[in-house]
Amino acid sequence: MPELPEVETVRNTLKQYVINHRVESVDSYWDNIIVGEVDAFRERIYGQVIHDVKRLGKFLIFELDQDVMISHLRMEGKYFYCDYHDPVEKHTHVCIHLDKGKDLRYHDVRKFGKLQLVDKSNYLEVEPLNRLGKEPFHITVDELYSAFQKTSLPIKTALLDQGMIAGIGNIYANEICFVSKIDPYRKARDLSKEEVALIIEKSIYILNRAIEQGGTSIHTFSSNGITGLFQQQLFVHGKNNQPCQICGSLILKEKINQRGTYYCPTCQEVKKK
DNA sequence: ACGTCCTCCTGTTCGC
DNA sequence: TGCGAACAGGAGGACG
Repeated sequence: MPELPEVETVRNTLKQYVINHRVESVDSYWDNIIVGEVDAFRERIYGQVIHDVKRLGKFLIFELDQDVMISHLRMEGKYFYCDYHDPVEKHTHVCIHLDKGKDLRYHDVRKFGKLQLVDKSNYLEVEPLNRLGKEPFHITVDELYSAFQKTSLPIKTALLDQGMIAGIGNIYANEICFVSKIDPYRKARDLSKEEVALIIEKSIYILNRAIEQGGTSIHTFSSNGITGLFQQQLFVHGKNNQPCQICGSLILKEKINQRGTYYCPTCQEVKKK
């Protein structure tokens, strides 16, 4: 499940391979990946050169000549950089054929990912990127506090809202609540400014640490694809019925707004069941 | 305008 | 053991 740190790792790795390649053609094997008409996508991207790979929240942004190709990996999206003649794997849905006999391939078991072209001149001002809030690195306490004031959602759920704060997915939302010692059920609007400041601080800390780890654990590219790291050093996510590393209480798993939520009832002072 | 539920998908895990 | 149901999850869309 790529979140901001994983996408950043993918971006850094991908950059080393695809920059300065020209797109020669595109094959699509599952058309719902590409937003809009596949033929239009194919014609529009033809001949454009990849100049840079950027990231905003969990979106990858391939900077081309006239357009940007915006890519969201959702749950299981991966990129392969390989030779044109390499066999196409089962879950590879889009092959972007580059010059020099190379391919950039999009692979996604669940087929949830999206790929779309947007005019480069104003891509931040139109969908999908104009929906995004600021990332934890840039948002101010006042901005997040005031966004939280406008919702009745639990803090755990609010952290997942990309319009309020961008880049946090379910895994890190759980970790951030734990490390901040905040009850995931508490309404976001009930947090004090000090608590919001703590949330931001811990978010930055956790995301940066994950990015660092990703940067050192991504040596197996090219044939295996860029998958992003798989989380090490998690405190609560996926740890239900295991003892909390801080206090020894058993980590619980419950659903909050349909999402699996893991927490330590003691550290996070969760009273009601 | 906001919250809730559904949809998109397939591989894995769970329950009978 | 086998097989269907439930689950996992990001985000957009429908609906109230």
